[in-house]
Amino acid sequence: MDYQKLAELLFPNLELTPEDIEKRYPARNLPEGAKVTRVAPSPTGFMHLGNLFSALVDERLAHQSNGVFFLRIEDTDLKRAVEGGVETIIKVFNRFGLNFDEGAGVDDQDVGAYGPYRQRQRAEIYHVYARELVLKGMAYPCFCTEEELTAMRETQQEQKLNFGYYGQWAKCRDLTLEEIEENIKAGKPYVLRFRSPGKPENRIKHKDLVKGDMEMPENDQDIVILKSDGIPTYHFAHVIDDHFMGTTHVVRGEEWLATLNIHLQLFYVLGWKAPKYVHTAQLMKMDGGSKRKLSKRKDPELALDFYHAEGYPVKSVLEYLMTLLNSNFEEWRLANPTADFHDFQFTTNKMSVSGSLFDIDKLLDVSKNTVSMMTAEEVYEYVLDWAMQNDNELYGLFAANPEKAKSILAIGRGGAKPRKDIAIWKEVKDYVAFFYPELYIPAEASAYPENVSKEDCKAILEGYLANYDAADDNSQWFDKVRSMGESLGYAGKPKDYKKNPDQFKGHVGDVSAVIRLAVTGRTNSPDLCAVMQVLGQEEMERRVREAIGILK
RNA sequence: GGCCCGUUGGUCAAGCGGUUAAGACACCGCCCUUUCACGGCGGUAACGCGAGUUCGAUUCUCGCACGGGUCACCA
Repeated sequence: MDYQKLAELLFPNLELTPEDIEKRYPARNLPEGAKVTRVAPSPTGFMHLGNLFSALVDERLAHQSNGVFFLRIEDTDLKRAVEGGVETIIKVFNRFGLNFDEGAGVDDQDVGAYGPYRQRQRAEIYHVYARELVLKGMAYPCFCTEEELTAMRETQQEQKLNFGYYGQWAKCRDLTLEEIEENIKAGKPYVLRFRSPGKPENRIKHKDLVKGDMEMPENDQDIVILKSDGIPTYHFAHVIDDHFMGTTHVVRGEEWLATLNIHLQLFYVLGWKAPKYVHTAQLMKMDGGSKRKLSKRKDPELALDFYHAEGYPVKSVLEYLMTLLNSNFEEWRLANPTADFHDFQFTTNKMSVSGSLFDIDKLLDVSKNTVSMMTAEEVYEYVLDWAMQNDNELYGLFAANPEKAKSILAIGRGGAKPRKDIAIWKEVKDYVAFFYPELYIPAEASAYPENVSKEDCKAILEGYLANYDAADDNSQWFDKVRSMGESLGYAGKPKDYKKNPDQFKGHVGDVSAVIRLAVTGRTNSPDLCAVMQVLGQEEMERRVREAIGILK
């Protein structure tokens, strides 16, 4: 076979040479130990938690080492492309605080010296190396049709052989130059296949940064490297791009482990050093009785848009992901409650090897803690921003009177033991509702404590109205509540009641509960005294009178 | 079916030959407390199975079982 002739036949107009390309992409000049990582999604615009999970690893690895974090768009499959997909991807990553140093940008404005960063625009580069392989006799055109391949697979299945295009099954492997010329002249579509030199009985070793040492058989599949439209498959594009873009660490899901032998083989035959691989365990989900990996199609509720719409604070999602990513993160967080998570030293060897189940309860708990550390001002801004897009009523209330909103949010905030009432922004409306007359719902008579008679309830509320003074501080306020309760036969201290339950009707907690019900309409609210101050005397009195009416 | 990865309480997880097998979430109880919270303390609950190596295996080896992944001109 005259490979030179074959190459000319296959790539008649390709003028670029490997030397040109090498010149175009010199090695990166980076400090010792700097890592170069990338996120390489298809431009579907759809992203879920798993994408963020793995991108966070990329980002931390790069930025923790003064390296480069870039975005490459893998648009080799036209079917997956969605209008505006790239913009969406960039927007979502930015929202989660993952900022690219280089790569694809909005409105096709790519940034960086190692572009283009969209694979369709790199066709020539792939062709140059495809031709190199042809020249070495390591790639050949294949004219097999889909039907033929399907038939082949069925036969293999029947004979209980390994599936695929390899060895004896690789029909087009040894076509003569004449046959190839003829087929091409006849206009038959073809793909370019890699002539694999591998033997499955040979084992190759790999050291994965997450999975550790492993072994697998050499690849013997003559995989497709250029599709019939001349665009490369993932395997070929990955090897070429990550080589020339200087990627040092490839972070991807463990589903890629199965084809790693192909990639390693390609790096080897092209004479390049393979990057380090970080095959992350998949995020799993409970489906029926068993775990399975997160799927874009089946789990729309795990789409990042969902978290946005539900008002999961970005910080909380990142915080939770970090706890999944590095087993020692929680411990670190406990020791450094206020530190920025970027100060945490992320390492691949603390990553879990097995897939972890996504636990929304845990996320919620992490989120409560995260939100409890924010100032009222911060919470207000986040909620306002969220409500603008998701809740007009709340937005109206918050925007109309920022001071009131902030003073509500300030109750129980700050200090060593902040309240933990809010996990997601969606809950805020319910949490603040009773402060707003338009959302306040009075409690029904049946909601009042059973051990307090209706007469006592009324007496408490009337006494409360008579004694209330907006100028009282918290302890003065409470002393009044207590002494009023005592005069009605309720213990001033819960302890006294517990010691002698027969001597009292109840304790100050019951008295407070009645007031709380009357003023807020619920059994659970932040510090009552602070609530009164925000509410204002007039509104408070109105509600208490209304409650007295309801209790009749 | 072949190949690859995995298997510690309901969930996430420490552990890396000798431990009363951490911790977090959830759940339950108690305590603290001037209300609601917060917080503190405690409890229920785990090394998939079988061999082997060893004085000794959750930890090492092998087999099995189970779970997951992958076998496209998708990534």
